[in-house]
Amino acid sequence: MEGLLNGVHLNGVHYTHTMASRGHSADDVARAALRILDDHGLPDLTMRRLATALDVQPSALYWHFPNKQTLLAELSNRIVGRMASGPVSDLSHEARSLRDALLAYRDAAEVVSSTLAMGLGSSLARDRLAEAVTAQGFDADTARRAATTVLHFVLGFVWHEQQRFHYDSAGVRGVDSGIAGALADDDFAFGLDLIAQGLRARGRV
Amino acid sequence: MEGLLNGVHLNGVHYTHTMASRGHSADDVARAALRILDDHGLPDLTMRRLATALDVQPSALYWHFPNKQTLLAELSNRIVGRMASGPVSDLSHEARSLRDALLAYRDAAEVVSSTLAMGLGSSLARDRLAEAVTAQGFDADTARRAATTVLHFVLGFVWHEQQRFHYDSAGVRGVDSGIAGALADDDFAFGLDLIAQGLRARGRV
DNA sequence: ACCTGAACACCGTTCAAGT
DNA sequence: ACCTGAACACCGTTCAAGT
Repeated sequence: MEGLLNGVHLNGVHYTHTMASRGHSADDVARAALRILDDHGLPDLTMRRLATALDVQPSALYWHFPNKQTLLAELSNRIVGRMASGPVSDLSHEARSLRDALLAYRDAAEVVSSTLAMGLGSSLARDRLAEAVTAQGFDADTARRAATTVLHFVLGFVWHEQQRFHYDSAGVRGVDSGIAGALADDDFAFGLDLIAQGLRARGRV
Repeated sequence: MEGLLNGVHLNGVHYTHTMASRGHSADDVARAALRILDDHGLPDLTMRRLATALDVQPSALYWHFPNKQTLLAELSNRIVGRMASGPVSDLSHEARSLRDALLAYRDAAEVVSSTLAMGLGSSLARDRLAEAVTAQGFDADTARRAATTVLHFVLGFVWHEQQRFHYDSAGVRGVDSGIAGALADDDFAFGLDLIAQGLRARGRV
């Protein structure tokens, strides 16, 4: 009765280029998932809803990903992968780059936090942060620990920041979001500076 | 057919003192929930399982708590409430006190992180951390921001730390947990020191 | 005050079978 | 290579009704 009729505009997934509608790849699944995440948030990103968006049965998804956890890890990699991919610059710049990458998708900080806590996903963010510290002349162990500190701060901060979006868009608060965003920028810069300063203080013992 | 037979040793909840078994309070529900959390972890803390442990129907729980989110916020308050309740001491001490409180219950960092991100639960931890900073002679805004930075670091750190317990107890790693714990203590102290030093550096501008 | 019974509207995952 | 169909074993929540 349903489906199969409109091949270029499947439920929820908007194909702008011409492409075959049957025979999805893992990439198609990940992209559709990312779209649901961004448009409707993490609670709405269910395997069943994702299947509907791709016009397949839920069970079909398990050909591409062994489970939801693995799919979320892939999304996490794609989100963090948006950090500037060039040569590593200084710690503050890398931390801001991570924050920007997280802010590009709704609920991204929660996805990345959970994935990271489970020990899944790439270590790109931590690696870049650590390299930035190493470039300042610190040893590998210090770099690893400082990177971890920054990583936890950034993820926690942005998670909290993105959660406020939910309440704001739910109409609970009347604060101008432009002003709220500027305050968040300041608070983020403060926390980051605190850690960076601590590192510098440690350097000149 | 089931239940009602043994009034002093209900499924999962072990009553050491004599007490009526029917007519639960919200406190009973919270305590049973905390026990499931600690014994079986957050994924196993479902409303249905909690109801079974209390020997009631799932719907009965909604007389005590409007929803699961609110129940988790209450658990979060009880977990963080285990922070030393006396006068506020220095920042490092308060941060370690928070970490210890989180380590007292399985998956506690994840529960508290989520609750905090949703804007629920008490602000006891953040308040104590902020007061510790204020006592160092900083203004209220600086204290608020520094407290936020420490809070995110501690929650992220312990969440990650507690997740490793899962894998370790699942038998994935062969590392002596005593040594792993000592390493974690060192890493925690490092991150904390970084932030504390940064604050001191800011003080002597 | 506190709970039951029954339902509603969902989940993630597995697996034989199809093409 | 990729998917269907059907099932399994669950979820959180609501609400009229009972005591």
